[in-house]
Amino acid sequence: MTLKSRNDDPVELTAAEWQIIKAVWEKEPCTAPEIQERLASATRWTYSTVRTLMDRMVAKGLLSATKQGKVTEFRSRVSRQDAQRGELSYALRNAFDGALTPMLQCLIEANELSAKELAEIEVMIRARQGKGRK
Amino acid sequence: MTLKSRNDDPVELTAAEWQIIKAVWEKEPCTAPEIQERLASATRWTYSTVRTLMDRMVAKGLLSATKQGKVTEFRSRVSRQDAQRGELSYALRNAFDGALTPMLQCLIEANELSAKELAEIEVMIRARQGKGRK
DNA sequence: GCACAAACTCGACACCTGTAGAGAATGCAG
DNA sequence: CTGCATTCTCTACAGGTGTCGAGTTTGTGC
Repeated sequence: MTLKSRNDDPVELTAAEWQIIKAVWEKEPCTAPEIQERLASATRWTYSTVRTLMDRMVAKGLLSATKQGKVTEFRSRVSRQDAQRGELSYALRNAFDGALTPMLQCLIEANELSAKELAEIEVMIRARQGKGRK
Repeated sequence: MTLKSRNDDPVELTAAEWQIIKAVWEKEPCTAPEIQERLASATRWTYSTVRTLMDRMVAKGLLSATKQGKVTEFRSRVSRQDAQRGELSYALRNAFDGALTPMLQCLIEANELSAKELAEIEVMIRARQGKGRK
């Protein structure tokens, strides 16, 4: 009966949660010590900190945990795509009132895009256009 | 001597702050009662709530306040552009590790873009390409 | 000068987030 | 078994955020 299964509204993560979940995606069935180890140099977080963060993420349905004897195994419950989309949707909703074009515009204009990147984007657009008159 | 002048790191706003600042941009030199009135139907926030939010935003350097006799006049201290960029930069940094192309890709693929919008975007790209070989 | 409505100030509270230490539990090497 | 090293659990705390209500101040019209 899907009790707190986080399949609802867009995923929204804090910067700390992003750190954690990215590490989890990398090693997928993984333990807290592994994650803290993985993030140690980048964050200086102690085991306690990492574990607390992870436990809270489990409570939110972002991760799942299964006790395997001595250690607890964690897995992600949201895909990278969903998380990325959630992030973009937050920006879209709040900063651009849902208007995609202005957002794209801001993105394209505010950044250095190499000729190569611009070309890549054009390809995406074209591919997209291809699905017009089904 | 720029004491707390918020000209530093990217602007990051919470959803509530977005509501407020958007209303402020709309009426610019404006008072708290005006803003609460403006947001009343959309948020149900009382004067107190709005005022607290605004005062905290002043403390953060997001707004400025000047007492004009009985009322306090507020102004924004960050432009819509800066705020939008801050939002995008947050997503870019956390969700896409700074890689713009994947972000654009996600954006284009995850949304319904009309032929017209796609065309508009193409135009932006082309315009951008125009600044290549200076 | 005074009563009022409008605007303001303060303080409060609950929940979320970042961070972590202290001590308990547990599996394994000997 | 026993001692260790590893991992876990619990509790805590400061600072941020969303939300106010209760009084207090202050122009203003009479």
